[in-house]
Amino acid sequence: MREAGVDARKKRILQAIIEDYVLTALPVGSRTISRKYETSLSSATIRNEMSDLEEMGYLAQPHVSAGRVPSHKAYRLYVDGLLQGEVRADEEMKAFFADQLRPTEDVATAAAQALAGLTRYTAVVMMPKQLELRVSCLQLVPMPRGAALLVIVTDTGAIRDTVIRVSERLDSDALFSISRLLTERLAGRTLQEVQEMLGAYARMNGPDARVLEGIAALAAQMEKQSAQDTVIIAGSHNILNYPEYSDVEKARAFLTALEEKEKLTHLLSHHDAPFMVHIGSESAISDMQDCAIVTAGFPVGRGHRGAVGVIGPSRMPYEKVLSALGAASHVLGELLGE
Amino acid sequence: MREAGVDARKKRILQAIIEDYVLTALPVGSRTISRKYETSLSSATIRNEMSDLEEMGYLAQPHVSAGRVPSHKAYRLYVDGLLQGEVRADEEMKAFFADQLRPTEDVATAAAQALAGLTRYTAVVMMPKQLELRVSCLQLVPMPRGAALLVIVTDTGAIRDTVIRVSERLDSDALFSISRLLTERLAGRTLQEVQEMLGAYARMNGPDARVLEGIAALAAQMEKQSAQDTVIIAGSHNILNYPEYSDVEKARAFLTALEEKEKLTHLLSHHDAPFMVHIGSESAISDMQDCAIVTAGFPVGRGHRGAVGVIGPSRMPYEKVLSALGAASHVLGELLGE
DNA sequence: GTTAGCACTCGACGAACGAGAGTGCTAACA
DNA sequence: TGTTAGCACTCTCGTTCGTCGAGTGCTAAC
Repeated sequence: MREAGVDARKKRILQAIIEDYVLTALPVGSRTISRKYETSLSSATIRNEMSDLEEMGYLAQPHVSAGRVPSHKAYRLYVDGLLQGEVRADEEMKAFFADQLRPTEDVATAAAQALAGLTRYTAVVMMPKQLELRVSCLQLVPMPRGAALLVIVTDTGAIRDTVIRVSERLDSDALFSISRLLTERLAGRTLQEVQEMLGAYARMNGPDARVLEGIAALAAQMEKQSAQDTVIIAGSHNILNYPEYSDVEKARAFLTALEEKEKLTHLLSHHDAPFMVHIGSESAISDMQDCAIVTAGFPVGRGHRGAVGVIGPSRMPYEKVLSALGAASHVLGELLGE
Repeated sequence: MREAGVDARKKRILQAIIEDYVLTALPVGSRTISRKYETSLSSATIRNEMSDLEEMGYLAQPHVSAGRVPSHKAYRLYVDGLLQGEVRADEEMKAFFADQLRPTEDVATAAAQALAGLTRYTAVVMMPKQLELRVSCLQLVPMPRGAALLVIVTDTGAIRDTVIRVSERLDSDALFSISRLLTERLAGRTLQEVQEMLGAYARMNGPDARVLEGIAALAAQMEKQSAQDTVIIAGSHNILNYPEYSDVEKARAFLTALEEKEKLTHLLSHHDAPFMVHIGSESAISDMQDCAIVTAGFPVGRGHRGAVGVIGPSRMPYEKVLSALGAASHVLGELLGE
C-alpha cells in the first residue's frame, strides 16, 4: 500500500458520489461522475479512483456490476467536513418560526412540526428533565357548574392545569382567596414538598379536602412528567417518502422504534457539541441502521440543555438539514433559555 | 331467476365466509367452509350456494381459481344484522377509561388513543364546532419574569390559555383585580364581541394595551378554533399492520388522506343514528376505498353532537369494534354532555 | 498518470412451465 | 328436488432459463 491518503481529487469524487446518491438513491457509476461532475476526467480514471476509495472503505458495491454506494465512513468524512465550516442558519426556517411565536410550553411541538414539514424528515425535540421544580404560583379559576381550573406555575415557567370539582358555594373571590393562601404557603416549595404538605392537611381538613387532593394529584403528575426527559416527535411517517423504506416491514419497524422513546432520549440527552451527527450503526438503535440522526442542542435554563433532531436515511442533504436545525435550535434557545 | 331471497343457509354461509376472511384476509374456498363451519354439507353444495351468492352480488372472485371474497354488499348485510341486535358496550374499554378520567378538554385525545390502542385500528374523534361561545371567566395568573398566563374559560367549559408579557410592576393582587374587572365587563359576551370591545379599548388605552391585545388575540384564536369541527386522530399508522396496506404507496395515500381532515369531518358530522357504518366506496373518500369507517355519536351539550370512529380495512371484526365504540361514546357522552 | 478497448459479471426482466388450489359442470344418488 | 362425487378446466404462484444492459477490472497504448 503505497499511498494511504485521501487526496483532493479523491475527495471531490467522493463528494460527487455522495451528492448524486443523495439525490437519486441509486448506486452511482463511474460514467455518471465523469459526465456530470468531473467532466475533465474519463470514466476509466474515475473507476480507478473509485476502486481505491472502495479499498479504503469509503465506497461499497451492492454487487459487482452495479455502481458504488457511499459507506457510513464516507458520510462521516463528508459531514465532518461540513461541520468544520460555518453552519448557516436557514433563513426560511427562522422566518417560519418568527410568525408563530407562542411562548407557551408547546413551542417544542411547534418546532418539531415546523422542522418535519420543512425537511420532510422525522423531527424530534427533547426537553430535559427538570428536578426540584419549585411552585411559583397556584391558582383556581372559576368554571361553570361547580368546577374550577387548577393551574400550577413553576419557577421555570412550566404550566400544568386540570379541572377539579369544588363546592358550588365558592365564588371567584373565594377561589382567589384560597389561591392566594395556597400560593403564600406553597410558593418556593418543591413539588415533592407540596405533595407531602397537602397529604398531611387533607387528612385533617374535612369539606374542601377535594381541592387539596386535586392539587396534590396535579403536583404528583407534574413531578412525574418533569422528572424524565420528554421527547416530542413530528412527521414520523415522512419516512414513507423514501425508497429506503418502501418495504412496509421496515417502515413499521422504524415507526415502532420511534415509539420506544428511551433510546432516542439517551441519544439526545448526551449532547455536548453544538451539532452532532450519528450515522447508521453509530446510533445503536436497531431498526434504524441505515438512518442518520442529526441533532443540535439548545439551552433551556438552569444550565440544562434540550436537543432537537432530524431523523432520515443516511442519504440525506446534510447541509440543508444542518442549517434548518441551526435555525430551530437558535429559536428554541431564545424562547426557552433564561 | 327463480329464487331471489337470501335464505337462512345462505346467510350462515355468507357469515362464515366473512368471519373467515376477517381472520385470514385470504379468499375463502368452498372446502374451508365445508370443513370449518358447515360440516354437515359437502364442498360441492357450498360451491352451489356460493355461486348463487356471487350472482346476487354478495361475493366476488379475485380470479376464477381463487376462493371468494365478500363484497361491500355482503359486509353491509352482515353489519345491518349486527346493528339490529343490541350493541353491548365493551367492559374492558369502559374500565380502561374509568381509570383515567381527566375532565379537561383532552379527554377526546385520550379517547382516541385508547380506542386506537385497543382496536389496533385508526381512531378519530370529532368535536363539533361551537358557535357563539360566551366568556364565563377570564383570569391572569402570575408567572416569573414579567409574564402572565392568560386563561379564558367559556360557558361551555372550554379552556384556552397563552402566555403574555405584562409590566413587572403588576403583582398577583393587581393581576387579580384586572382579572375581576375584565371578567365583570366581559362575562356573558361572545368571543366576537370581546374582540370588538377590546379593539376599541386598546386603541385608547396606553400602557397596558399589551394585555388587552393578548386577550383579543386569544379570543380570536379561540373563536377560530371553535368555529370549525375539529378532528383528533390516533393510531394512524396501525394501518401498516394489515396486508391490505402492505403496499407503501397505498399506505402513504391513506395517511395523506387522513391529514386532509375536511372529508373526515363531513363524514363524522352528519351523524343521526347512534351507530353508522360506511363501507368502501360509501365513504366517498378516495384512497380509502377498501376501508370501513364505523362511527358512534355522543352528546357534547347544547344539543350538539360529537362523533367517535374507527377506520380500518372493510375486513374488520365489526362486532368488537362496535362494542368498543359503544363504550367510548358512552364515556365521552358522560364526560362532555351537559 | 490518463485513456480506450474489451471481456466479464451480475441483476432485472420476460417467457416457459409445472404444481396446486379452487371452480363449474355432469351424472348419480337419496 | 336437493346433495354429492368425480373430473376437466382455469388461473396464480414460484421456479428456471436465457437475454439484455449497466458497470466493472484489466491491459495496452498514449
